[in-house]
Amino acid sequence: MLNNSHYIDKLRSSGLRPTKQRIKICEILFNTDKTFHFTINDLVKKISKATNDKISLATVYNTVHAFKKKGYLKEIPINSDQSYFDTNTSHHHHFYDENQKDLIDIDDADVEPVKINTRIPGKKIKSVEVLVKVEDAE
Amino acid sequence: MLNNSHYIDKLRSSGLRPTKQRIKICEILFNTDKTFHFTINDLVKKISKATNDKISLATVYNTVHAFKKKGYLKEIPINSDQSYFDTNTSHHHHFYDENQKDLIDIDDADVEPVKINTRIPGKKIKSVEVLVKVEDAE
DNA sequence: TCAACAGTTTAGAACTATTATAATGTAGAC
DNA sequence: GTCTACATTATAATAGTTCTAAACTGTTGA
Repeated sequence: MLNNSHYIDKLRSSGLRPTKQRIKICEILFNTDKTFHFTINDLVKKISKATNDKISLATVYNTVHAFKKKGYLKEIPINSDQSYFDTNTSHHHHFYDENQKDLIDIDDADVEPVKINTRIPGKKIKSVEVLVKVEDAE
Repeated sequence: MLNNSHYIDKLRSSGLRPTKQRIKICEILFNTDKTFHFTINDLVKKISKATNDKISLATVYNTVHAFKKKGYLKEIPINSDQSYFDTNTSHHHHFYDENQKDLIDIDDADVEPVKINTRIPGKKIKSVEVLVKVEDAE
């Protein structure tokens, strides 16, 4: 409960009303030193473990989208039947383990900066994302 | 019709029966010097333009998945409500125009090789994909 | 040649992730 | 406290994809 005032400030300062659902979701997503990846379904499970007051699915979607829009979450581009989100919003890339269906951060220091020697007229680069697919070595 | 024997051989040699549906889809996907990106929906539209014999949606899905499995198509990792495929299976990367919702090839020569200085024990790298998101410059 | 079989196609149902709807609830300003 | 705009909610709707089971067809080998 102590840390909640931090989330309340954070929400309010980004123009989001600090509702109890949003604060609870903040606690689950950000009250940890380790960042992690999740799907909406993962988050719903975490919520039901963490609290007795259930949060409706629509609110979970709304909140995740709002947080993504504010830059508190990143969506990871990957071929999947569901969306993956990342609480690590710093610049970094990912391994995707196709056997385990698991996403693993690549520390940005472990990737040489990606140089793109071409541009599209009238467009600016918004992000550069590297996805390294790995599989079991035989 | 002349080129069909080529597709028939290609299909047969990869263990796929050369049915008329698969041959027709080969013609649409590969009978062009330019490679392109498409969604299942795009492909269905191309098919109905190209032929009077309609191919059922399930067959289109089955065929695209079979071709992907055989390496004749690549799926492009991107956050989208639908899957994007690429007839260009050579190593290359993509721009994604978030305003136009459009994928554009980046010639592999225009990207410095991506160096990943870390590995996951027991795993080998299968692919390295770079997605450069761009948006309108203001 | 043609029977038999395994692989393929098909229409439509089922499934799943996500978004929309519209009524109810609530935070914050006055 | 009251009011209003924003949030939450249950549920319906939507859309992409996969499943099902019956009909069809390419291939093999007698």
